[in-house]
Amino acid sequence: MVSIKQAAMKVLTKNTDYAIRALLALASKTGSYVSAKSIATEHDIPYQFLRRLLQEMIRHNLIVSKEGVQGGFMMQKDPDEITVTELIEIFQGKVQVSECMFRKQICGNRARCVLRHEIMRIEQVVQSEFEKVTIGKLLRDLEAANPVKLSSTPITHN
Amino acid sequence: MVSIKQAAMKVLTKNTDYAIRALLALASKTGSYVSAKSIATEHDIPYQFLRRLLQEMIRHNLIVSKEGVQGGFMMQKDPDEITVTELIEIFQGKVQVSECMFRKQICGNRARCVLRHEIMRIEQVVQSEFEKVTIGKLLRDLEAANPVKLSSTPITHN
DNA sequence: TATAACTGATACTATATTGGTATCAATTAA
DNA sequence: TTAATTGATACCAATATAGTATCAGTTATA
Repeated sequence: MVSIKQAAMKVLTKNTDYAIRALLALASKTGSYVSAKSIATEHDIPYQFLRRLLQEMIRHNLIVSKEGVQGGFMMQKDPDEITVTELIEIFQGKVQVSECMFRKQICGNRARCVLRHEIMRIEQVVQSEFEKVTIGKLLRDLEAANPVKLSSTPITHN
Repeated sequence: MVSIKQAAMKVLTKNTDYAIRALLALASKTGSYVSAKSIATEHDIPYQFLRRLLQEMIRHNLIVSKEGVQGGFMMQKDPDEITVTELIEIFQGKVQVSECMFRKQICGNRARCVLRHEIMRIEQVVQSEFEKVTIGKLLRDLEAANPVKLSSTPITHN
């Protein structure tokens, strides 16, 4: 009797998780270039992995970069305009409920279509909730919880 | 410039999708045994795949089976008591936002913890929305949309 | 002007998940 | 007796996820 249950349905992958953390790091230092290396070290993100995420965010005009010594990355888009929904879409693709949904073709199963209706409604709820969460908001929450600075010292919680 | 974007963040995997369809098939014929073969054929679900899903649902006491000729599967649990949330949990694991969430250990990154707070709130919203959708509700929606019967004839939509 | 600190680009790898198939034993109605 | 059926499980292929490695180009500065 082997269960087919999986570990967990993940909402945020490492991609998105790391990207959010990197953006928070940049948003807390607007106006200056921050290197990938320092972000990786301070936030415990695998260096080369992080670099790919940063490149992707440049392509989406969330941040800009400067090459060479003293180079690095800097916020471009207003943190209050960067939603978690946007980041999920960049790194995990558009939220989609079942494969059927975006295929405008014959569907041999009407049961799925009833499901689809319910599920598109829920999808809207999920998206609108994630829309409310911006990098700017997270940064303010973060600073409120820890008034001094964006520290690199590990803390215990839970 | 190769994008790292994935195709889509899927909310329902095939497992859950097929399971819902199979349950609708059984719920529309309460009191009689329906074979895996007929469900597979009528609802275009891969036979062996479906059988695994049915076994799993037996383990969770959603349905019962009878072996041998004229055997098959039958609803056990009240369709109005079977929520999509329950099926997601059975086939995709508990909805979870980031790995950090259920690990009660030192977390070196407080940014993620601020995120966590927001995201647990959203998780609650998502779960409660999916709780509202039961097999019973879907079946009634299905019958309302198609008053005659749960047909096996493919229809075109969208 | 040489060099070290950087980004740009991209190829590669390992593991897990997802979706699906195959096989064989046991049961049971006809 | 046998064909239709479930129970149990092993196996496979494709894709996604997470992470590493490498090399070329840029630039501040010693």
